[in-house]
Amino acid sequence: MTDLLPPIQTTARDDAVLKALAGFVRREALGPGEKLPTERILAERLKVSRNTVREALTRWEGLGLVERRQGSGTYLKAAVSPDMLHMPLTLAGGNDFAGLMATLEIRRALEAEAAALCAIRAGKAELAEIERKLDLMEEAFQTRAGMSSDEDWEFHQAVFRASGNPLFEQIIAAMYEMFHRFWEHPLGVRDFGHASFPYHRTIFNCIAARDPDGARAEALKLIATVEDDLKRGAANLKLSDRR
Amino acid sequence: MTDLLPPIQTTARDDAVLKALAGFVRREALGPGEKLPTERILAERLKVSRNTVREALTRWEGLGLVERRQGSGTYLKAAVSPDMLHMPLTLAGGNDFAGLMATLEIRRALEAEAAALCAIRAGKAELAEIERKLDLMEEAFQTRAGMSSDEDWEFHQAVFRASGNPLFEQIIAAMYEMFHRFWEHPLGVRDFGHASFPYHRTIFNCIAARDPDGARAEALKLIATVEDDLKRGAANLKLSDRR
DNA sequence: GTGCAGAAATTGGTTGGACCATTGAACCAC
DNA sequence: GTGGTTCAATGGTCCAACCAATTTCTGCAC
Repeated sequence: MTDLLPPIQTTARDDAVLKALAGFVRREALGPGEKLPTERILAERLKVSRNTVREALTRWEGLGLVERRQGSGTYLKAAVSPDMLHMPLTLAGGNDFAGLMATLEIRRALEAEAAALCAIRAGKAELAEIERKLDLMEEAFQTRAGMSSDEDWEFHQAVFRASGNPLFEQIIAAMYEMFHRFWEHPLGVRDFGHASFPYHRTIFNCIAARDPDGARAEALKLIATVEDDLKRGAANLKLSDRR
Repeated sequence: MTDLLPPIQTTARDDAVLKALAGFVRREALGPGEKLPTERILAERLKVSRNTVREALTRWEGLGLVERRQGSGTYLKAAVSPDMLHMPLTLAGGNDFAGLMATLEIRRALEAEAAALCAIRAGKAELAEIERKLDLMEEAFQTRAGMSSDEDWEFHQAVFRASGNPLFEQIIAAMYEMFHRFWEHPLGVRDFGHASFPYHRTIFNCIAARDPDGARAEALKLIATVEDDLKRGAANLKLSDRR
């Protein structure tokens, strides 16, 4: 009963532009990295002002679907389709220890679930991809004698992708970014993340063995080590300088 | 080694405008529903073109932070702060059963964790608030002989708030909105959510008894009933009309 | 004074045209 | 090849005007 009879749209130029553009992308089968028509061309073809085109593209840019490079052009950054659903999530950033712990609690919940789902759903190709990332990570660990956050993150991303639910990757990416925003040096803990290393392999083993509950349990252990590192770091911080 | 030497930013007019505006909102202590200065005023004060102001506001509008009403003004729709993190979530081809299930999987993970944390952390006042919402929900259930999604949602929100982690509420709210966007009628299932009713009380009991594992288990059962309803709905849909 | 229709002012939405800043390719001297 | 220079293409910004929806004011009838 609530919103039947939605308000009619007498004007919706921007949306119309985006709809047309999404259709264009589909027809031309454009993928990430490919170049869109220039703003001037779009304005002319769609019979709208270039300014309107720009507002529409600004929306897509804000959604991370598109990247504009001055002097070069506008490029697709993600797959777009006419029937996408957008859900902007804005997080009030807590720039303190509590904020970090908050992101970790979200990670704990999602990471465990994703690992479990992955153990159920991952196909052969995805399993191989996860193992490849795992090997890369372990190699980096040997070489540099410590955790490499890039390879580590790629491993986790591969797991999220294989979970069959794109939301996992997107949401945890937000947590990850939030986590790294005020964490250039991990609060003075030198071997941050070191303890988490072995659990990557155990998680993979559970996934490969199609053992959801095991994968969930190992993921929880992994997050627990990170939480522990964080708490140690907070203790260090409290000792050294209280800004 | 990865991203030292980040690309320098020579111009960032839009961002500068938004930063200034966020500062303004904070200084004036503006909250949701309140009116922002007009585009013309902003352009004049910030010494930028009105066009630039519009592109900046378009970004905020796309993020759902602001609402523009022609002839009236621009109004705040959510709390904004200078240190927000924006994470637009996009679900490709979300208008189908798979999209609904995707949001539910996120809910399953977060809802269980939030309930467990709540059982650990909720204070007396928060506990009372949750029980109040529970009573309201049960009353509405008796009166209307069915689940009321408003009261139901308020109960869950109260739990998230008492979890001590604001991210739970924010993220699940986004899932909730996405869920309801293509779910006017619950796919032909008349008593949608009916089966979930008793678990609200059992969740609360576990929380009040400080039993995190129990709360988690009951929350999982609740989500399971919703998933079940959803699957029944999908089956109905497949039988009736295949558009 | 009250109520209400119509005028006027306000405000976001759109347009067209102009110019600036950056990019990338073509070209040239060495 | 290397390193500059030129030049066209492209996104970024600005301006001035007008359109469309909304709000506010005005003045008249009662």
